Amino acid sequence: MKFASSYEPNQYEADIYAAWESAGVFEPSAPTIPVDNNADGEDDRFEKDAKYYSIVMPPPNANGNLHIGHGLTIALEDSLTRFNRLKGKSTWYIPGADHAGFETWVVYERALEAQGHTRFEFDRDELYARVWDFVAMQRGNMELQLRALGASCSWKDLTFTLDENVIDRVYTTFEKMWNDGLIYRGEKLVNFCPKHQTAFADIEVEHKDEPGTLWEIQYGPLVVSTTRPETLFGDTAVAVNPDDARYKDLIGKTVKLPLTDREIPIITDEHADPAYGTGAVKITPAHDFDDFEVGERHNLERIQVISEDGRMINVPEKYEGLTTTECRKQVLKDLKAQGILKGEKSITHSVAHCYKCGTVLEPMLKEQWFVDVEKLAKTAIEHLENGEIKFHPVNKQKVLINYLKNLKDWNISRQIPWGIAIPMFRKADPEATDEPNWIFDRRTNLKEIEKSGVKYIRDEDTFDTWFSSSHWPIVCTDWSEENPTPYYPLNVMETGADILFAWVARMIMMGLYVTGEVPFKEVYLHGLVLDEHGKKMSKSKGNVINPMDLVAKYGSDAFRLGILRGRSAGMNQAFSENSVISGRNLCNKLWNISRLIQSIVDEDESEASRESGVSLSYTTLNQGEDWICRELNDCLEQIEQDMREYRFAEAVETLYQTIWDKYAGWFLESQKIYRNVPLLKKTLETVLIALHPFAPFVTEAIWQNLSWTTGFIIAEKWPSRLKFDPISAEQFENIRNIVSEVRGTLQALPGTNNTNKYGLLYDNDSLVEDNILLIKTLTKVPEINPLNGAPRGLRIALANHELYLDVPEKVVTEYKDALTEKILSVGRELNALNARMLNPNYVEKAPEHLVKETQDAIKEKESLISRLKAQLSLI
RNA sequence: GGGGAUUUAGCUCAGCUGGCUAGAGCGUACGAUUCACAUUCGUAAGGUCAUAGGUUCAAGCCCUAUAAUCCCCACCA
Repeated sequence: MKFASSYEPNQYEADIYAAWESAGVFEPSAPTIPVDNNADGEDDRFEKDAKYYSIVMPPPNANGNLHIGHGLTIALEDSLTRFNRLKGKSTWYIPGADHAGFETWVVYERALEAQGHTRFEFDRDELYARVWDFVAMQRGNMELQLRALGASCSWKDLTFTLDENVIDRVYTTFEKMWNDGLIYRGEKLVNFCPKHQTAFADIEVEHKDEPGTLWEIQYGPLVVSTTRPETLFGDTAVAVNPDDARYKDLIGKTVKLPLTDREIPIITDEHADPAYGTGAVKITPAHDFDDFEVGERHNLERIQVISEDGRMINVPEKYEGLTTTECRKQVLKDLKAQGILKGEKSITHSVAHCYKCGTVLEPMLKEQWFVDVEKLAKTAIEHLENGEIKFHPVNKQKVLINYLKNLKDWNISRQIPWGIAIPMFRKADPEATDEPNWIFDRRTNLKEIEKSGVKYIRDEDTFDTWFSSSHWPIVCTDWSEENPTPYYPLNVMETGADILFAWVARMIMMGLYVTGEVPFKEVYLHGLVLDEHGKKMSKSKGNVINPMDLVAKYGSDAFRLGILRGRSAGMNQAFSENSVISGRNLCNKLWNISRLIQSIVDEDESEASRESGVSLSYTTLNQGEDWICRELNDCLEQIEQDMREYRFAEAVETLYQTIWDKYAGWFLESQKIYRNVPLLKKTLETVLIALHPFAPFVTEAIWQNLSWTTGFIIAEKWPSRLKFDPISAEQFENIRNIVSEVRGTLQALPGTNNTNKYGLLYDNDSLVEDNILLIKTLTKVPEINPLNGAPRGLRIALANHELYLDVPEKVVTEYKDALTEKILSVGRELNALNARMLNPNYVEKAPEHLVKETQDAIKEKESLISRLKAQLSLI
């Protein structure tokens, strides 16, 4: 016996995945670069869509483990992949691994510190090599976990974000941008983490509202407000609003900066808000973002008074070397002593923090490489407004455009060794020649190079990871100008809604810049997976769910089905183990369905000793068979539509209902009487293939265990529609109604245990007569006979069938109240329908078919009521 | 300050272009049972669709306002 009585995922999953992988079924069937380059131009977009399907994996951190969000990502992407593969497209799901620059660096630096070392003991190249080894040791974990989730990705094409072709492509783009004047070196204020010693892009900064103090300090004739008194040594002006009458006479004069001998000018700037504090604000261009801009407008000097390690510099000796907090105390003390600290009050303001360590970020004046984003963003906006990319959920398109419209220049320099080196070299001796100060060169393995006799020194910074990952669709598909691939643009980009700005926006800008085309045709964004109470998962709350635990406990398919349930694009939604359990149950149900069918097939073959067990031709022989063909066709149609619209939860829901209720509950129950073996085989195949995208392992395990199937289900074709007789199929609905109504009436009868007790009587009803055995089995009534004579027993509440439960008079009498209630309730429905028909506007304006439906419903209710009333009058 | 959402059964969510008596799963209650599956089968209860107006023959869905909850961006001397 190949089918055990329940499905045990652990016995099958690893072997099945290994078998798929070694059979090469994950790789695209058509070449990734068109062989025929001088084609006749017939390879248009339409044909591309019909033939090729490409999707890339947002690369998980090579150094980490998968979390629940990755689980969702894989469930979504792999369902799309498998569905499109079954649909016959050459499907390429490209896996990746992320060097995760800053994340990994933080982990590594911590390990280094634990060993009693610091980063300053090594140069960049040494550190890079050490982290490389560190990551290489961990990398296998993540890939094993992707396999456990069933990701049917083309492993030989796995792209690591530090692969040579990635670096090459990034350098090519950077060179192009440099030549196009889109890259500039600027001294700007950047958010700097004193702990990690690196700058961040705006998007990496976490703002938190915190209590703070606003101090008022006397600056000569006026009083300024500040939350950071220690920066006063860097002040180079005091600003007031040009419309502020209070300070009109002071404009253009100077004041003496407290605790120093320096005179600073009083200037006017819109930045000063007359309503805030005293209306006068000290300007520290080197340590505040707003002040920096004021400084630019007024050409003010930038005096750096805080060093990169968070200590005071360029200040009077007394304060030199203090930390910012120590310095603040001292400054306040000294101001107070001089009597020029005029006030202090508590406020709430937002403070920038390092998203990794929580340290308060210091705005720091630094020379960094910037991307001038204006043109890139403008082009992206044009293509977005053109509707070239379809978003799920749709509103994210607007959100993204809005973001791009306000985008500021992008700082791409990071002061960490773990990343792609920036390919720029600085002239060793700036005075030496007329050569430019900075040159582009790919030889970043060298610390210094020589070009036309001039020595250049390597910039020690690395790229922001988003700069390289913005090339992801390009590098994964191996696109190049000489060899454009039919897999670019991608059919879809699936990723988390939280990185819409950081990643999706940048991929679009970069894709357009490098290839001239948008990098993908559709974007599907998933939301956060919250815990069962709708709270965000976090280590500190202890509510983190590890997807691998669930896979081990319930199986990969159960996890995938469970996480897709009740989920829609872009929404943060709760997740609980219950949905995984019900996924596990579905797998087991399907397993047992297959077990039953296999046993019928075995029996049939030994009895009839047919020429061959394989038979693709089938004929429907009764209403139930026609009906299941119709329902399966509808199910296929529904899934196709849902997958086109990225409605995964609905597709899964449809499959649950079709498999559990329709296929097992009605069709298989009816097959216990009729047994159409070719049809059983055909319909089971259909069900298995339809579920395969969502539950790949159990469907393959069954496929391998069935006696008549061959090959892998993963490589099958999506089922074509089944043939059936629609009239016969519709008749089965009548049978279902009869069965349901009989069951319901039996339950409602007084007393318990009413099944198997009373027979059923029918009058002049060929549908019932032809299906006596079936109705008997499904309702569990002991016998079904013709009425033969005057009606007796209890009438079943159906308009079109004359059916009685053969119960004694006493039971009928006891049922009287229930019957009366039934008549009343049908009466209420009838009244509502009649009211609708009495409204002339309805009859006149509503579509004809609706009016007709209402009329038919009225007739049916009327007939039902009169029959029930007749019954009541007999009691 | 700007933007984006959410609000439907005890819980988690569907409900598409307005159109049958607003659905599903879980949970709850009651019942069943050798013979594919207790990871099972059957039946039922449970909803003022956040609130108030409006449009329409018809509103959970469209419009206006309000409330609550959440997220993002910017600013906060």
